[in-house]
Amino acid sequence: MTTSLSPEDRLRAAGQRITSQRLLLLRLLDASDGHLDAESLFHAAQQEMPEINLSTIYRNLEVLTRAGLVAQRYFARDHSREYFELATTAEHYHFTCTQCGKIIEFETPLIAQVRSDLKRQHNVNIRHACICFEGLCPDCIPQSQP
Amino acid sequence: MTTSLSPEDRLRAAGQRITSQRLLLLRLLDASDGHLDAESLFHAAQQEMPEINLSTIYRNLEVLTRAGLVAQRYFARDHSREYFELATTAEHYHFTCTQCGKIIEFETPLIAQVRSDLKRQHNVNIRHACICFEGLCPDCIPQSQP
DNA sequence: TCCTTTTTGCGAATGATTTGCAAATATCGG
DNA sequence: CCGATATTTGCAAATCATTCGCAAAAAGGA
Repeated sequence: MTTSLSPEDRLRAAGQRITSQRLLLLRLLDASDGHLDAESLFHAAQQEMPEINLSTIYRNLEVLTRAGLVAQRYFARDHSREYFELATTAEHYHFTCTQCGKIIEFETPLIAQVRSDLKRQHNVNIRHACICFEGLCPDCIPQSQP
Repeated sequence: MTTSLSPEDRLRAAGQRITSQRLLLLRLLDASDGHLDAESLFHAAQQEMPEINLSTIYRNLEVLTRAGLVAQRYFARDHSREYFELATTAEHYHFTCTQCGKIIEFETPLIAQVRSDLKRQHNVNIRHACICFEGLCPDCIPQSQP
């Protein structure tokens, strides 16, 4: 596990230069629930670093993602916007409520099983999976009785 | 099953107007492997209907999707482009080869199980799942021995 | 510290998808 | 079959998240 490394050391271990912008991004992602898009990260970052630029956010999200420190996700059906979370958390999947926008994280061994089934049946080498669910959360499901 | 209905009847049943553009789109999707984006459909459509406009393609893909006749998909990691297929086929998922672009379709009961598990554990009502895998297909996996 | 490479801020570009609008077309009641 | 009404189409321009080019600034190694 590399989870205990400091942001600096994680960058170093990944062979990436340590910049204040990258450390800030990692800190913001760590402090949040991890479901932030570039724009939100930009606004949050500006609080501490007013001169930071949106392109810097985008560029570093890509760097951090390729370095394996950050994971890029899509939520719900609209994939026109990318979201990011730290890659340090355990493998999990996301359900998004289309009504209230709440994101419910869950784990399941079934996706891993889909992967191995796919690998066995079709002899493919899976490198990446994009998986997300949407629907209504308990709070937004219309109840028959009060 | 509504699979046996003609395109006209499927549009009618869905309460949508029957236009030559919509019929053409349904025909093109039916004739293809179903993994086409708006631009490809546009080019194909122009063969038969030179005056058709790209916005018409986009608008009708949305109409047909909301009417349940067409399903919108994402393939591989790049979700900047949407693809479409007829919604008449059985529930299935896609694996995309990042090398040659080939798409392998597969079925699995495990996703349905994820749905019911999720419903049971978190009491959520899944309306839609977006699932896609990418990697190397058998033809593109480097072999150790010839 | 000096040099080389990488990163940053800035502004402009990209590219898929959307939208406003007036003309054309589909549906429906008679 | 015909005309009124609602919808759809073609066209051109707009959106909007993301990317890119470039010169100045910062990082890492000798």
